[in-house]
Amino acid sequence: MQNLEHAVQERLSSEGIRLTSGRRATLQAIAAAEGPLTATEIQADISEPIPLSSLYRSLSVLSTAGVLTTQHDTEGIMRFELAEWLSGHHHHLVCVSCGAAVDVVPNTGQERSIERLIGQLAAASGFAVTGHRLEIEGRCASCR
Amino acid sequence: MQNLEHAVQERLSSEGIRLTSGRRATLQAIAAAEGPLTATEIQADISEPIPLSSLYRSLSVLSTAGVLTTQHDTEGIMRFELAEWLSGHHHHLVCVSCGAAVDVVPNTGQERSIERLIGQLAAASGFAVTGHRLEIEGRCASCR
DNA sequence: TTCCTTGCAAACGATTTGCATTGGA
DNA sequence: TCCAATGCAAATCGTTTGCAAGGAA
Repeated sequence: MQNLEHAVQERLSSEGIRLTSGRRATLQAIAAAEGPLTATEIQADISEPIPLSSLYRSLSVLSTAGVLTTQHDTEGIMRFELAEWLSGHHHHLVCVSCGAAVDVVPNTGQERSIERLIGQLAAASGFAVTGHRLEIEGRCASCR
Repeated sequence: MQNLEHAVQERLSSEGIRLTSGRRATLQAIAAAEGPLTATEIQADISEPIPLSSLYRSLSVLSTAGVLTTQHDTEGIMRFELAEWLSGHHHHLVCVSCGAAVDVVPNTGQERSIERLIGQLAAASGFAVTGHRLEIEGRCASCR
């Protein structure tokens, strides 16, 4: 994932933000995951220990810089993933039992039909649509 | 909305849960809203003051009983709305600026195409799909 | 009388922040 | 050297909980 680091590096340095080794490890963990992670999960995935406060601070900086996006899962806990310009557009399968989230990538046709739909649904609302999020709920294989 | 109260009443009494005046007012506020509300918003919508702790307790009871559903908005704050068997299936337009959410109801054809799509996306995942949530993000008329 | 509900105060827990220190360019 | 990043401890704040009092069936 040198590509990733390079792209992120570029984005960050233009804003005077440093890509330190802790942040590199953080990005590594997030990029390697199959879905959005909580701060605690990221912490656990990194070999040398990082205090949660520092981790949260980095995550916040990276989010503000547009490198990460955040959401809150069914339990209200924050989950982080790469922004779509780094990871590609995708949606989530969320386990209603354990809360785990897995990425799903729609193909072009599928994505087009989502977008058509959204245009229709938002048409009368007065909203200027900027994006969409589709979450598919279910029970994952291990919670079945 | 006597219909609503009657339906809820039935559901609750079968579980030994009481539909008190505070809970009636809570349901009223939620049913009257154009989208999911936070506890604080509900509190503000009710005339005679209810302590937040009591309100949260009622909201939790009503959710467990299947009368309400909950989610966490972009800021991680819990929002409550009527369960779909009471309100009908719908999705949300969410303002990325102020966080307000507005219901959108898909017509039959639209809903069918969402479901077809979801079947395709989840096919290889090993998930047993139980539902879906589509959120359309944008800027609402007043935040434009 | 029984058991659910309410209110108040205290506890919780994820996330944030102040501040002094460290470290990279 | 300069300024961002880090660690620790303390503060925040939405939400939950213990417990005693109130209320409906």
